[in-house]
Amino acid sequence: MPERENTVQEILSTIRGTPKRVTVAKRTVAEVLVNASGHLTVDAITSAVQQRQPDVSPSTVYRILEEFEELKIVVHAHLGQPAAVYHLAGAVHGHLTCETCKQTFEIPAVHFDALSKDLQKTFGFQLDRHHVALSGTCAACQVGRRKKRGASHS
Amino acid sequence: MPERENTVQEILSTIRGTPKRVTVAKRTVAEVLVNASGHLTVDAITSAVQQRQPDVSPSTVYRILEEFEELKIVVHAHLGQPAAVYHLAGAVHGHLTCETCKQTFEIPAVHFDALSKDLQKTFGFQLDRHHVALSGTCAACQVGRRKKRGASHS
DNA sequence: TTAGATGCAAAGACTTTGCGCACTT
DNA sequence: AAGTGCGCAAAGTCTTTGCATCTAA
Repeated sequence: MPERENTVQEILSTIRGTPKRVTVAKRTVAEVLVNASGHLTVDAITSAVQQRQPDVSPSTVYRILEEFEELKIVVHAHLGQPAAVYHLAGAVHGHLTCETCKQTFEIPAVHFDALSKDLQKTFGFQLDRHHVALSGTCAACQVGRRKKRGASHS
Repeated sequence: MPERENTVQEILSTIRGTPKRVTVAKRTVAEVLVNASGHLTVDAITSAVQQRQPDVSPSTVYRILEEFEELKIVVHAHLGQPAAVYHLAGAVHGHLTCETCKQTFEIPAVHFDALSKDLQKTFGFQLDRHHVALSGTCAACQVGRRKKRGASHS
């Protein structure tokens, strides 16, 4: 079994199949994404890239991620925080975000199957399981349900 | 049967039950919300308010909406666009947003019942049906499924 | 060589905050 | 009178864009 759906090499050869070019910045972003554990903000990706290549600017990272998204290398998601997060396109799953503690949980995409079928049948709407996190309250925050001012405003 | 769940008077008396004060700006925001048809951005609310009270500033509208939210008078939602939208707390429903054409559709909350039960049972997570729109592709955009560059990036 | 890529700075969109005056109660 | 609310301007966060320069192919 393959260890990963996407290796740095696979990413780079995807780029080579287009008029786009392989650069140091792109290679480094690819490495960061492949080695990353979870969901990374642009800020986090930029910091990681700059550890290896200090002169790569945030705007370049934005541009590279945009390109990677067009090439279906990565996807981004909105997890209840202002900044979007990115991860490799292979790892598609659902997300739950707690409105109170802001934590995000990954859940298997299978939980969306019934809803997905329903929405398709009823509205002709094709659900995207990973693009936005479902919002709500996590188990821990339901227990400690005291009112806290200013703790939640997504 | 009552025509609306919330009238301007009800909103104002909610405020009077607190140390907060009733002001012209708050009354006008309340009127705009009660008379509004759908989901309004802060910008739209501000414009509507300024038609009646030209000197009300956007920052005041932000502050009023924040207060109204604490008092459970309104809720806001994120519908796949950068700016949040607000509506009266009574009208809770689900949202679908098309990633391609950016249109938003309201759907009855009942469509979330099964998923909601599942998430509660499996993860102890209590779903908030209205706070974020489900993302995906609407019927019309599934049909006209040609690739368009730069048309979608939520 | 030449079209694509980058760094830097500036601009943009949305939202929050500080401050002193005005208004509600 | 006392404390809340407001307008204005500035700051903050996240993201995009313009432009001159540099680089991959």
